[in-house]
Amino acid sequence: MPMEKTFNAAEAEPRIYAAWERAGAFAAGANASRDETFCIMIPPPNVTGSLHMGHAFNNTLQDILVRWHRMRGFDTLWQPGQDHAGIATQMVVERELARSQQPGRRELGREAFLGKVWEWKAQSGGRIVEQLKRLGASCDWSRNAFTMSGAPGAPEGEDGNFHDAVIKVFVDLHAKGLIYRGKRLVNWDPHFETAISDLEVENLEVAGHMWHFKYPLAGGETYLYREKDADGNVTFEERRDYISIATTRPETMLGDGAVAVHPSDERYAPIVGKLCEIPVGPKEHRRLIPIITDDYPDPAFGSGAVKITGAHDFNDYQVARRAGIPMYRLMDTKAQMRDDGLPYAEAAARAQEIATGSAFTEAEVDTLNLVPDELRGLDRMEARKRVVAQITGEGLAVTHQVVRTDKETGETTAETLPLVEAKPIMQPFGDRSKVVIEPMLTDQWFVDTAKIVQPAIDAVRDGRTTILPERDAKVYFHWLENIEPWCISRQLWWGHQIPVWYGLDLGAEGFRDDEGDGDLDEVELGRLLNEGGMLHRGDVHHCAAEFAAVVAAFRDSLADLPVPLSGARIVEVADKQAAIETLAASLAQYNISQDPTGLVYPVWRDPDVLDTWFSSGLWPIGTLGWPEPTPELARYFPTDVLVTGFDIIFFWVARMMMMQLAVTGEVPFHTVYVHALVRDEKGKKMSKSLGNVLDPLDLIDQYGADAVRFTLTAMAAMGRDLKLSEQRIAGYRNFGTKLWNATRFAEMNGVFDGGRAVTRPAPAHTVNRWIIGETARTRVAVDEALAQYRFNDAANALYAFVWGKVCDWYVEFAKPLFDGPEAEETRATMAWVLDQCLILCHPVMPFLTEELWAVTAPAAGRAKPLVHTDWPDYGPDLIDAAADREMTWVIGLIDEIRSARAQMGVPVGLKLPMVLVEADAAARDAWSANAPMIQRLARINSLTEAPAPKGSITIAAEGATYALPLEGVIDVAAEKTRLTKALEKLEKDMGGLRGRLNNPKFVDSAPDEVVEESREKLALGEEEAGRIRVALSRLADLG
RNA sequence: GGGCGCGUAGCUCAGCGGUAGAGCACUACGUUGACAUCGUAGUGGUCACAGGUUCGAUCCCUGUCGCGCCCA
Repeated sequence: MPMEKTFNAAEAEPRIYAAWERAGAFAAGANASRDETFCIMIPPPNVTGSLHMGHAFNNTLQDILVRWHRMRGFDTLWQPGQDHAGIATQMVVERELARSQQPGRRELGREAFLGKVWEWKAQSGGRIVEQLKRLGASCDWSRNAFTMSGAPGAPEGEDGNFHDAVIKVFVDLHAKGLIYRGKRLVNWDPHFETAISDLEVENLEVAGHMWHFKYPLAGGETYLYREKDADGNVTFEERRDYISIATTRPETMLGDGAVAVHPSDERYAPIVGKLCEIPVGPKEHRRLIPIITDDYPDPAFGSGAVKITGAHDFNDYQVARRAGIPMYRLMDTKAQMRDDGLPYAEAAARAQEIATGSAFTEAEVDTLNLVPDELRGLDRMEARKRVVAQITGEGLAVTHQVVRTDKETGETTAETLPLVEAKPIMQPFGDRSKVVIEPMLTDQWFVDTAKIVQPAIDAVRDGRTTILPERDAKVYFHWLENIEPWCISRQLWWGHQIPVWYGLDLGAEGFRDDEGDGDLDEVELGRLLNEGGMLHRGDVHHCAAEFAAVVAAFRDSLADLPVPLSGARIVEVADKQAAIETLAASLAQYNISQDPTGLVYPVWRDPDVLDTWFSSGLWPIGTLGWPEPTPELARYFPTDVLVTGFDIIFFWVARMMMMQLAVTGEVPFHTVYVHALVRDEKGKKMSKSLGNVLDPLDLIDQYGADAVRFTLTAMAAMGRDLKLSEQRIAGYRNFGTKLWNATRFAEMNGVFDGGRAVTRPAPAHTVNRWIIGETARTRVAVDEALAQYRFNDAANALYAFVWGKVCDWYVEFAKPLFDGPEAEETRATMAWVLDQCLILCHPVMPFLTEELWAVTAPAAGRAKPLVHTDWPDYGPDLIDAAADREMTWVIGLIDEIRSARAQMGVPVGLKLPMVLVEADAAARDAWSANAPMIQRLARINSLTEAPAPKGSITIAAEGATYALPLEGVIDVAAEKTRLTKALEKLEKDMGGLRGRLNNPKFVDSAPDEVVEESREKLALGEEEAGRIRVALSRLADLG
């Protein structure tokens, strides 16, 4: 049965993929024939994710490397999996619950909600896996990993080691002092009410305002404010009783701890060290804050003076830390103005004491709510309006003159208005929640990255890990060398709960053992329950993989306490509130019964979970079974290549480097190939809001997975963004069809008949010898390209070979050969060449090639499916230089004749006789060996040796001149033009060559081979020019 | 403002010391033993600009001008 005219991708792809899976073709170690391993860890897509172009690109490249190595016999593992995507998943499930009118997260409670998440995961979490299969990804799906596997509450089928790995690393790093808890400024998402990472923050330019306010100097003081130009001449001078501050966030003024100016700023030198007043809040409780110096303020920007609000701005935070300025938190977890704590008057009074030198602790400062009573509980935007109105009303806004012209009367009036500049400001938004992110001072867990970063830097510096392209290594270094502590806690439920338990701090300041007798009396008990340390969470905590393991640690920390508390039984309760109640009840009971055995010391677990990146940072070892010493871990770790997008070099790559080195002492992979972004055809980033997203699955439906893969591969120039257009994909779909039809031609001509085993033949005919050499060249080019991760070079080499050599020439040459004595060897050669095309193209176009592999199978069948077929290792030894030279000549001659015919307007179908005017021996041999092919392709019906007839056009080849008699047909003028043009081009080239060769400096200093090459080119050019001149003079006779 | 890139044929891009290539598009012709998702031939480039290094620069260096991305 003859083959179809085209490959039916939609029908064949699922069938072929299923066959691969059935055969276990992608299993770790499948087709291994040597000891070396090759392992790639998939960058785990979000479990909520669906395949987008970036995934398609990323996974195509991985699949090429994996298939290539597997065919070469490496013990290959492509490890797939998904990460649990804390926020995204929680968001998706909450949305689902809302849509199906089920109780929400808080109503369900933690455990029940997590049950829902697992349910969702079971139903929808496999989507991206199915999509990757459509792309043809040859992952070992039997090993599919998940960063939440093995977590408490995970249903059957979700068992695994990942939870243990994550917890173990946390516990170990904590024990080494590399993880700590602290109050730091973090990105806070007020919608999800959790800390988020920088990666989850998008900075967008939005329309904003810059207000200018006057902070009056304390006690009515004044100073001479003076501006100077570059030469030191005074350009402006006035006596001021205030310092001018610009801000885009007036509501945060309530939490100001200082005003800072640059130490070099002479304008404010007179008032540095003095106090100024925050011009907002009840008049009688206005706070005074110091004017300090710091390098952060830019004297050229605004007034040069900056308000310092350490709890609400990252820059201010650094300044406040340097200067020991208190950081007053103004907002709650929903980013509304705080509504807790002491009344404003009391809080402000205490803050004032601090500003004037009273000692303070971080914890105390955090309890002080400096939001005026009437602003408490307001949305921050509403608070902003009121603050601005208040300051303006009081005349403390900086003003400027605005002149208005009445349109009707033409009268002008000058008005003094507050100075509010409308200007674009960069504002952070949560990439999931889309709400404005608030820098927030909260208690969080941090990895002390500064202590584990060095090995990660060293490993790339000394080449144990290579980052490609090279410039991305710079990004890596830059980020690691300026690394910030890594906030790893998230106020979410979906994730690995932090393995830390807290106890009430019974030894905290505020508790006194009055008698010093080590025994508790009632008064002391009472104090414990009130203002004492119990209200300070976090001072006592212990970390271990499970509750049982922290009990001993708590027992030790209770040992110092008075009897009988020191012997209290340690029990786990839900949270701090429960702990306080439990302890109180226990103490009250003790008070009555005096039975110390009933005393309990309640502890509760940290409710927070770990950042998803903390888990995915352990991806390389976690997926291989660590901390268990599995055979896979021993075999495949360290892994080989990580293929990933440039946007997560530091977030993920750097963290994997740091964590794997910290845990195992080894780099996780020896090469990181960083690819660029897939954009739309206009170069715009694909985004849902722009509507320019190309869905890879749509494209696969339309053009087939192979076309999509080939396109992405051909465009994968290292470090350069891809501008993807559908037209391009269609073009590569056509390429697949071309290969398909070349095979179809072969099939129709009996190439695959007769149960011929496909081995490399040793043909006699030049054409067959030549194409074998071309095949070898291509194999070398493809291997070299892939070894250097030059995917586009590999794709282009394949394209040029299959289309440009095999289809354009070899198949055409074969047609006449099938009628001659070389028919059999030509069939054998073509069978082999097409086989090689399939093998070499398979990593890029797996489906179509596998299909053709089956279609062309000899009667005895194939030894293995293409996916497991051995990759060839032949090389330049197969290149027959003589055949090469001869075929170059033949192709050149055919080109010449066709070109001349076309330009002379000779009808395509018309066969012409040709005259051999002169030829050397090589040219004669080349002709006679290939005459039927030349005649066929150039539409020549005979060759006779004779002087060039009148009215003929001249064909100049290397070593020979031919003529096509076209008397009556030929347009003398056109032929003259054609030849003159050719001659001019030649002359131009030769002019350059002569100029060079006549320059003694060139001959002296250029490499010998370059000089030699120039001479040869010149000689050849002169020969050809000679022939053309002869032809031209003949034409002149005629004309 | 800092960093990293990029300006090569109409478009998308390779090349990166020896006088420019591909694919697509375009034009003309064309159903020749597979392929119209095709074939044949062709048009099209002071390699952004200005200096410098060199026997020689699209390629290396410096500067200018445009554009993009990342970080502030």
